[in-house]
Amino acid sequence: MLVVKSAAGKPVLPFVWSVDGEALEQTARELAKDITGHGIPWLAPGVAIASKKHPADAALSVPFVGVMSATMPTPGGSAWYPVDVLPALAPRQKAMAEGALETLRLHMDVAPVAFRLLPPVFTLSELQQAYELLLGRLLHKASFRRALQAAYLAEPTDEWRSEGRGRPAQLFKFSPRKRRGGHRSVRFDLIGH
Amino acid sequence: MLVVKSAAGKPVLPFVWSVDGEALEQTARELAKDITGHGIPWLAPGVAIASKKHPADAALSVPFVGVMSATMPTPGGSAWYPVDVLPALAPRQKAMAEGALETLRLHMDVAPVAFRLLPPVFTLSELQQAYELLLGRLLHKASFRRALQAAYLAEPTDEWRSEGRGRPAQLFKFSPRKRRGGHRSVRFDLIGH
DNA sequence: TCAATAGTGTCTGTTAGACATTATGGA
DNA sequence: TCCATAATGTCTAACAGACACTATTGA
Repeated sequence: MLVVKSAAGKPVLPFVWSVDGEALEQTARELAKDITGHGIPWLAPGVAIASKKHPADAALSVPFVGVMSATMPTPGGSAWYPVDVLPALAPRQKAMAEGALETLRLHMDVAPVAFRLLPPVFTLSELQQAYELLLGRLLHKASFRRALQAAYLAEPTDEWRSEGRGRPAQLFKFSPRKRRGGHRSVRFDLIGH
Repeated sequence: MLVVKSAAGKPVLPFVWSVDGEALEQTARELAKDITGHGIPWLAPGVAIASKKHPADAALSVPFVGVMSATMPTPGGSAWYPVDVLPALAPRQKAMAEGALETLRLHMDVAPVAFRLLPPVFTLSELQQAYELLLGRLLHKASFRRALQAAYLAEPTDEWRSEGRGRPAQLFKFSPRKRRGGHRSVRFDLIGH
């Protein structure tokens, strides 16, 4: 998670003051670009919260969660944190950060978010690690690869990468779903007919 | 979905003007209670949208989705609509209504929302209809009941109800999950370890 | 009786998770 | 050669969906 330093030297989440009636998502995209210097490939709105005693008297805060490549260079005055080890944020910011993760996980089953963390070409182990990081739990290797193949989400390239010791891993690239069969889902609330 | 009539006689979603910095969810609960005369058992925040040309100059609209018993009497000056047959709303309100449904469906797998539509005691057919209404698709009867039993979400009573013709149906009541085994999930993004 | 709805039992194809095995590099 | 990691194959238990059947009421 990207954290910047406030004027007082305390860690705070990046933010902008509201511009009256401006499109929120557009504003969030511009903020992300201003800070990192790059566009953000995936962004989702979070849950607005009221801010009675906000320092600048803003009535509402509207958080956004974005995901961008982990290989992105860190811009000056900011730092990336693992999502499971956040620095000491103000209570409301902490709530927003946790809510952001929640929002992200709610979206993971309908949007290939994890791919956005990776460079254009990646190994399946890296992809699995990205999923595990975002979901906050370990996955089963064989099952992960089977499901991935069934979903046609990753496309193999003919390149391989040797990562120190061990057998080299084949490189894959993201293959946006072409509606080739569609989702399967077996959750209790999603039993198909 | 509950729709009220505006001063001009047009259908609009129920709303309140923001009270500066007031807790949003509390405000939404009070609105629901004011209109229906009852508390609302389940409520979730939706995605805030900017309202540049809002009639009253509000900068942001924060929608909430609630679910309450379908047996609730209709308050004066308002009307319930099936979620799949909405009246002609203003574009922004229409977007919010559709977004609300989306939010609702995203929450259905983590909260037993469908139960909130039903009276304290209900038949399994009614429960399945509630799920189908909220999910927008048909479910498989046998599978639905199997999954329901596995989840320990409904508890049978010793009462039965005869609904005109056909075999009487056993009545069930909601049985808040007691962490008895926990969720199972087989979605691609949720493969367990 | 028939029609209509509730509820159950059985079968089959699919698949998650476990486990083992092979493949291929570096030390 | 050993070790570490990648990738694949096989097995089993579980389960979704299909289908058919029984159960129980009113007409």
